[in-house]
Amino acid sequence: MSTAKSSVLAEPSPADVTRRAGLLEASLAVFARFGFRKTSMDEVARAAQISRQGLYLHFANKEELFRATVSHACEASLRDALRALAAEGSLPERLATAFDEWVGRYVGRFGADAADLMEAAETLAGTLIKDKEKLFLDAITAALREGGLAAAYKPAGVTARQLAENLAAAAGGLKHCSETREEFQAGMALAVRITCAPLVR
Amino acid sequence: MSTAKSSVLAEPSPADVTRRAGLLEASLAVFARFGFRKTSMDEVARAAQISRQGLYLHFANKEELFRATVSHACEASLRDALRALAAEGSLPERLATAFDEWVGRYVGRFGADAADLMEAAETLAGTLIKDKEKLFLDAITAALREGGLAAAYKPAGVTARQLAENLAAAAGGLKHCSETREEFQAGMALAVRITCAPLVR
DNA sequence: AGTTGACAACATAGATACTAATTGTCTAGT
DNA sequence: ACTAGACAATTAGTATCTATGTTGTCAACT
Repeated sequence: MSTAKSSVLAEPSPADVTRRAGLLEASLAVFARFGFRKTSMDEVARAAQISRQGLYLHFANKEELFRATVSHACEASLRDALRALAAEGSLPERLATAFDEWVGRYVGRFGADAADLMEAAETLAGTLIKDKEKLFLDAITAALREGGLAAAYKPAGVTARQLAENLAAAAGGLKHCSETREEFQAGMALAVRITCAPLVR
Repeated sequence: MSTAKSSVLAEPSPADVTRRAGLLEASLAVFARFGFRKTSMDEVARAAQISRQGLYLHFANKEELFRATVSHACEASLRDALRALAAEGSLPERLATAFDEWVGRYVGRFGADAADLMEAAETLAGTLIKDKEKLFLDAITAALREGGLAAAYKPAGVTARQLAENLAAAAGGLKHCSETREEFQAGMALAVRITCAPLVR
């Protein structure tokens, strides 16, 4: 199946990677519904169709499982967002899709008990999230610059980085007030269209 | 001093109005620090330098006091925001000030126990807030239209109302992530500058 | 229009004790 | 690589009681 003993030196097999990814996606679904505190290892194990002891074979404890879950979700979001930015299509389309992959995908997925997730994520994976966030903003900034937005906003004295930060602020606002992902997408499409308006002459 | 019996028909004297405003501002400060549940009538009375029974002479119960407090705060915010929009100065300046009066003034004023304020405001003064919010957005929309933004964004297919909603989304995001009012003001100034960029040729 | 003091009804906070659930770690087995 | 069953240690939930705080309403007084 895979390597006999998964040492730090040995590369994990592709099968192990997808296995782990499946576990972490099931884990994410449970954490999103019940939050950190009210999520039990048993719940996660059942969601992943695995035994509780099997879960402990992959993750030493609940905190490590949570860290890995957040890390995996962030990496997936970032990967898909970067992919969207590098894909075919107009700049507004690519930007809107990138933000949707980055934050929109989580809109409406959190239960009422999940209020402690932000705090837990901050204390257990704070720098990790901030790092990814920086990479995301860097990519958005680069896309805006390459799309000619930096040049278009030069007369107004606004940099590509500032445009990216403003889009992030709008995304943050929409995330909080949107009930559904579609609502978020609509608001984000508008924000992007407004930002890219100087390109339309 | 004032009218002997404050009936519904009799106009309240100016002195009564400022008195009441003072009470409501003191009340707002207490509610903002401790939230709805953990705020006692005694605290509010002491903050307003009045006896607890004197407070009951003005407001029948805690819920009515809260409703009046929220209402007064909303009206003050809206009044100052509209005043800012009608004042002298460039459109970006007026917009930034309007949003600062509308939401920026509350940034950093809420304590840790004040998490239940939003829920209480929603259930006890929901429509009231939404009404004011609509009036605010209408005014922003009008200012944008009169400032020539609707015309500038016509080629991009964006209306003045959509520009206003996008600014509101950015304000919502900044409100959540800003630690200080100055941070909010800086972010909002940027959002306004970006929105008004098409005016700079 | 306001204060003071007092009041019953109710809600909240703390302490305690008990039960149930959860964690993290075994061993043995497939 | 994983499951099953069992385990002590810790933690979370529940029930009950008590003390204290709070609400809303008095009457009497200025």
